[in-house]
Amino acid sequence: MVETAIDNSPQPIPDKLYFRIGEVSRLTGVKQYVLRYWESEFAGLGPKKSGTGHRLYRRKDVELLLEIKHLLYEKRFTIEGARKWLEDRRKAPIAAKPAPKPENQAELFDSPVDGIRHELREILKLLK
DNA sequence: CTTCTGACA
DNA sequence: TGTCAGTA
Repeated sequence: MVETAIDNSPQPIPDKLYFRIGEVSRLTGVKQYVLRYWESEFAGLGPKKSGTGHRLYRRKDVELLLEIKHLLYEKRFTIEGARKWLEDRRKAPIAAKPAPKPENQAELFDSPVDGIRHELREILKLLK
């Protein structure tokens, strides 16, 4: 069984200046349409566009993508939760102890996966 | 051939 | 989140 899908193994980021979405997808193991979707959810993800509108990702973009992927898939954060986490981390770069802000706690550990929400919406529509 | 947007599931 | 069309 030759799995041709997409391997999620940590790939070394090539020493190039720009990457196309297809390459970024293979490098990060994240589907192309998901990469485009995340752009609409995370400020800070704004790949330059070539003259013909093609996305041009830089190393930083790929690294941020890997981080978001980890927060969403490994830690099972919500888009909102991941956003907060990244925001708070921006303010406190390598702070010793990111004093837990009680206000964010709820969102940080807000768990429902967005994909599940979508499925629930579909099911509810079928039940109407 | 690859990526892009928009529409729809 | 996943797929498709028509395109640049």
